[in-house]
Formats: sequence, structure tokens, C-alpha cells
Amino acid sequence: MGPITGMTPDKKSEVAGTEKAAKLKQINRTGSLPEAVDVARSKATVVESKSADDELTNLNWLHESTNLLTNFSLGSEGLPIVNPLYDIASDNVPSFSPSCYQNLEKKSATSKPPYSFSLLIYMAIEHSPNKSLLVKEIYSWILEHFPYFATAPTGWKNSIRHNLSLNKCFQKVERSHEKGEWEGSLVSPRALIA
DNA sequence: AAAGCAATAAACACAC
DNA sequence: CGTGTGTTTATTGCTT
Repeated sequence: MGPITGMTPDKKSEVAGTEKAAKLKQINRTGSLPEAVDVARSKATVVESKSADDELTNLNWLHESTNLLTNFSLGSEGLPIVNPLYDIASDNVPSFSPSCYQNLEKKSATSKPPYSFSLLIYMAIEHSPNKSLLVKEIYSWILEHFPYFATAPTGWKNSIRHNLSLNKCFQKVERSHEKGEWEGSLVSPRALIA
């Protein structure tokens, strides 16, 4: 498999408004990747509201909101994180308090992070300079930021790999020397906020 | 009650 | 040969 690029979510992007609402709600519970993106988008403000469809397949806007990930807690020093758990219902952008992620990290030490595996992977990849990571690196990144997995029952790595393969949001990149490198794609296969 | 989704487990192929 | 990686299928639980 050669370097794959420009992954297009041939997903069920054909969903419409109703679903969108549903998805939004979903953010509250699961913090899945697509949802996170949605949040990112709303936060990044706008990012042009053209033909939603095109935008869906075209991840440009996503790239613009990349910093979202950067803000996502990650080791960065005190950067506010975008908490996908905020109440999107209220069009307000959540207030990102430092304590926010502190709690998060703290919690993650003992309990499972409120993020889906896909989001976890996404964060890891986005946090990397090249936006691509070795599977191993994804593991360690997650381990580093979510200590919960250090003691978590085995199987989460399997889940990571499973997500990598299954989720169209991630693409495998063939590198000359490195093997099994993955590149994260900023994709939201779902309907987003119009 | 049914459907969708994410998590989890596991079988299997492959490469190093 | 053993391990890590990658794909795929099945199952389960939760939410809508």
C-alpha cells in the first residue's frame, strides 16, 4: 500500500439536519472523533459555510481548526482544551478553564477517558509534528496523556489498531524505512453544523 | 422494539 | 520462532 492521501469520507455524510442534532448530542456522551471535529469547527468559527457537502469531503476547514487539537490538552503548557463534552446545545463556545483538562488528566489516571478511541488516536496524531505517527507512538502518546491505559485491561491496543483499520479518518502511510506509519486525517464523515 | 455506534475480543495473515 | 502490525468478523452494551 502506497502512501494514501486525501482520504475522503465516503461516509454517511448524506445525513441531514436531524441527524446532525443527534450527533451533536452524542458529543456529550462519547467524544468521538467526528464530533470533536464538529466542536472544532464551531470553535474555529465558521470556517466558511459553503456547500456543506463539499466541505464535508473537503477537509480544509478541518485543517484550519487543527489548533483545536493542539488545544486539546496535550502536554502543552496550560493550553485550554476543547472539551467535547460541553453543551453544544447552547450555541455558546464553552469556556475552557485550565482546570478543565487538569481534571481530565487526573481522572484519566484512574478512569477511562471520556473520549473514544478514534478521538484519542486523532489527538495523538494531530499532536505530532508531521501529523503522522507510528502505531507504537500512538500507543505511547495515549499512555503518556492518559495514564489510565497503563493499568487498563489489555486489549486497548487491539482496539486502537482496530480503529485505525476501520476508521476512514485514518490512513496508513507507507514510509521508505518506517513501517506502519499512520497519518491522521482531519475528517468528519458526518454531518456537521450547517 | 429496533437500529446505530463504539468498545471489546479474537482469528488470521504478514513482515521483521 | 516470536512479536508487532494490520484486517476483519463477531459479540455486547448503550443510546436514541
